[in-house]
Amino acid sequence: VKKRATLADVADIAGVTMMTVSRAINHKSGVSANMRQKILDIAKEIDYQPNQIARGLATNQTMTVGLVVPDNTNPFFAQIARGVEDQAYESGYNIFLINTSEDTHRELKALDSLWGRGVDGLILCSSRLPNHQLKKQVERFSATVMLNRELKIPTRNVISINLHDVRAAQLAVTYFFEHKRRRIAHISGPANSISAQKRLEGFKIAFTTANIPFDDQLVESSAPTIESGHDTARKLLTAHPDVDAIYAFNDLVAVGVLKYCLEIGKRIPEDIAIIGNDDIPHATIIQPKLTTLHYNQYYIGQLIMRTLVESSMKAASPTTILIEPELYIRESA
Amino acid sequence: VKKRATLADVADIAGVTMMTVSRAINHKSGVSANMRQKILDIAKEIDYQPNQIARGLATNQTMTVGLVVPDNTNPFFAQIARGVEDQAYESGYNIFLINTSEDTHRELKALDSLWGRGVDGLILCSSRLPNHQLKKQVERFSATVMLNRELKIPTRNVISINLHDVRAAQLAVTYFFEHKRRRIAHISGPANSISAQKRLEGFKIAFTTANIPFDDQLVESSAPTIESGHDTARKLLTAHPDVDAIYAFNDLVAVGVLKYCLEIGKRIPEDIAIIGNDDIPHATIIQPKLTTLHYNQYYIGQLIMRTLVESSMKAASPTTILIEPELYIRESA
DNA sequence: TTGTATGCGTTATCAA
DNA sequence: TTGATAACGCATACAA
Repeated sequence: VKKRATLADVADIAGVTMMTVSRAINHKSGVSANMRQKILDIAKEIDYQPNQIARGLATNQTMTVGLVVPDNTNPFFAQIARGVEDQAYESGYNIFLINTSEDTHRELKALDSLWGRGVDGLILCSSRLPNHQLKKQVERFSATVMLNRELKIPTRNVISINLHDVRAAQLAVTYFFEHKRRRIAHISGPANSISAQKRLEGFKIAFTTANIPFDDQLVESSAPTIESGHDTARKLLTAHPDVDAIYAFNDLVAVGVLKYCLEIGKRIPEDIAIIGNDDIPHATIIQPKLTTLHYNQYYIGQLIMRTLVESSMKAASPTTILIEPELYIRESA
Repeated sequence: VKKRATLADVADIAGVTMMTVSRAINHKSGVSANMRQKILDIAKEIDYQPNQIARGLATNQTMTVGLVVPDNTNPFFAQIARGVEDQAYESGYNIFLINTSEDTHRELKALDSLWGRGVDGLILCSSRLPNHQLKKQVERFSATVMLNRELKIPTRNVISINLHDVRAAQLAVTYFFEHKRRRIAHISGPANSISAQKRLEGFKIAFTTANIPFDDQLVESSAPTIESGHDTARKLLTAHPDVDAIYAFNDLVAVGVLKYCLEIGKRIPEDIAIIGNDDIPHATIIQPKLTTLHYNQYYIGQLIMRTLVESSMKAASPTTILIEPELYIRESA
């Protein structure tokens, strides 16, 4: 149970004051080359590691960022998290990971605790908070990047990175139209998810654009999981057996849908076509392989983190970044 | 850009000293009920949140733990992480997530930074560090739980939670024997992975136990990914086309193997049987569904975190916890 | 190039 | 029940 070495310990041994050691450790100027080397040697010798807590208190900089996601188990967010963490590692940051389970109460608690910990930045994915609360929460942080969510009015130090959800849905539906699908359904996401709302919006727009009547009976809502997708597909297809195409909120839901269709003996895509969203690894594992809207989540994760650190350096940053989806046509549609 | 409220601010308004406020905030005794309520009201009023950095410096307790995994994108670790985080949330802790990519250098850096941040506990999954380094690293932390790794000599404040890897391999191979498989191969994991070593050991033991000659030509090593599993299967089956059963290091590898077998027209399980390890969601998504050794990773994650917080309270804790696998027979074997 | 004094926000300890 | 003082480990600002 040995105590950790401090600046003072190193200073004592080196026969100088803490300040000289501090300068040497932090590679600041004002220390002779000899002295610096001597100090560094001693530091290594006695296994000195700067106490980041103390440093954080003194500088008001913690070199930490908070990463808040609905569920790190969802491959989409797992990839995002990995990209964020890798980039954070490159930049010398550590990340706090917090799950919200899409629960606003838990999200609030998450933001409070991150705020209390003095993180230098916040990464908030798919926030479920109502606008006024969100704005208030987010303004406290010195920098934040939101994924799939934006504030009505541009706010200091917050940048939004959004998947182009409206376009995604349009691409899917248009593809269905082109392939003569007549009864096109949508299994949407949670009602309080902005992405879900946008995709539903794009879904409707596609009908309007093509001048085809839209039947809102063919829209059902599902939780973003395989199980829920499966159950919702049953509900939908029981009520409307003539549906011949489904655009699912995401690939998890799509996998559930696909499984259910297979169970009831539908041929895919002959009897029913399915398009998912996100292109998670599941999409290429399942048979038939899922046609889906593709994003490079890992890259997006890196982008998020890079944007966050750069936002504190540059004065003016873009307030919104839009990421275009790409339709990956595989076997399910 | 408003500054955050401090204890002093609350104290000023309340007309008392910081200590009284501190006691009230921390629900400690020694404050009159009236005063306490008044202080709490003021705190809420001016949106006071304790500065955990300062608190950490003063108490030497940060209410944080470090979670180090090879890859949070691997569904196995994603589930573990989720269990850990959920339990941490319950207990009031926040977690630092760090990936190592199975790189010892990066693992070392991860442990250093966590140590510098003064985490109250460390969760180290599948460490790749050699024994002497590992021991040295881990001894610095006030408490650590390791997953799938143990120290030769029991060490103060470190608890190991291990999957029973030897048994897992034995169960797989025994199942193959019972089903008249004759040419049983093993696609092992990374050489420096303890789990990989244990599973290989169990693989061999199963042959010895059954009194059947073991052919080490039928063991190949693979990285723990789908792609690598796929490539390694090609290598193995090209050299040994007569293999009729494969036990894979984990489900990711097994999925790769399965895909390759399908590509070259093998029927599963008629021509070749495949057993994986871990039972990640992929196992039930792929066709045919994977027969595999099952663990409840989410539960294990919770167990890890619970064990960690309890270890600091109880004087004596078990030094090792062993978790039994269960063979889930599905369609691939 | 090196040193001194001071403060970051909180809690521990001892005194009133 | 409340308060004064010191301490946690480091960095900033200024002085030598």
